[in-house]
Amino acid sequence: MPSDAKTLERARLDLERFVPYKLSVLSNRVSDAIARLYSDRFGLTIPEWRIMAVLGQTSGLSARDVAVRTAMDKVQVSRAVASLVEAKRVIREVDESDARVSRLSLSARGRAIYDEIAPLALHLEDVLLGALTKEERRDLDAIMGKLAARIGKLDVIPG
Amino acid sequence: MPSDAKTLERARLDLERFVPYKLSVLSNRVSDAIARLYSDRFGLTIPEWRIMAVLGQTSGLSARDVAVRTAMDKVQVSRAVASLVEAKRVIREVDESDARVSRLSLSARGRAIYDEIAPLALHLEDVLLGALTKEERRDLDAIMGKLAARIGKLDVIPG
DNA sequence: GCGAGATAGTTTCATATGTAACTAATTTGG
DNA sequence: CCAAATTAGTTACATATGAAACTATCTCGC
Repeated sequence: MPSDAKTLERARLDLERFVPYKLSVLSNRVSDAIARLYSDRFGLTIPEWRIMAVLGQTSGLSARDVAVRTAMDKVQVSRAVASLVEAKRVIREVDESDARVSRLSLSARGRAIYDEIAPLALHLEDVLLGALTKEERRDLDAIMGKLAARIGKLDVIPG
Repeated sequence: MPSDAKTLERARLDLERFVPYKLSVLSNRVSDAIARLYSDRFGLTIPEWRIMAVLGQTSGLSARDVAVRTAMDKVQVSRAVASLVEAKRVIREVDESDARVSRLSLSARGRAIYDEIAPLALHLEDVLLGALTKEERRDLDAIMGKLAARIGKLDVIPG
């Protein structure tokens, strides 16, 4: 096998240095760490927690609103909402002026859970960002913004 | 509802500004964009492609080696390898000195697919990073390294 | 050299997920 | 008004996933 010559010619894909891969591994590890805050104690899944997070911030959203804000698809939202309603953590009411739409909000029980988890999540974020200088935190924000904008354009015109 | 007073007291978790959430959304979008390069044309899943990527770089790895390098668990590797072997894209041979271990490598067919996808993946990475200045690219690398190190420590001692 | 434990990898089972088809309600154009 | 198209949300189906149990092989200590 004349592997040296071929290696020189061929584009080299080193997974350990491939940004999309590193991003994915990092993101999964962070998500897992956050999930540990609420899955053990409250049996919440990631979609469930995300829904509670947006409802904790804004009451009366429709499922569609929630889907947009959490970047989840409507099926995922429908299922997670069903389970949250079942657990009496979320209240679902039919919209007065449009019977297709449901208005979602945290129940008192849901609010109590939210109030317990939100500070923990924010604290974990602090600990994580504590690894960075103030400047790096600003950079990270700017960089993520730029990457999100770029990937957004790619999504529209695949190729 | 005395929402103003309560909001001031309560820690504010705004999903749109929560770094773990933004990281997750960005990472998923990037992964989806990459996946489009190989799922349509070759019917590869993400785990399958990751395995081909490490085998394209290093032949003769065991399933365990692959699992470590791709940050996947052994079940996922076992299944994806089975499907790759079935499709004759990967060759599995029993290790000579330890019959528990299988030695994995790309077949000629697998190599051809790898040689087609790898440049596309690298190109997509280039396009993505093209949104950043050279300095920002260095920053991103440093920042991801620091965050990975920090989250690694949290994983060991959860709490 | 043999029994206890460790390791590589697979299988099983229960659950999660995505796509597409579906129902119900609303809007729109004639 | 009312048929056709649109929209909100759910359900069904097929596939993906993760945890735990399992098989086969190997290593270590005696």
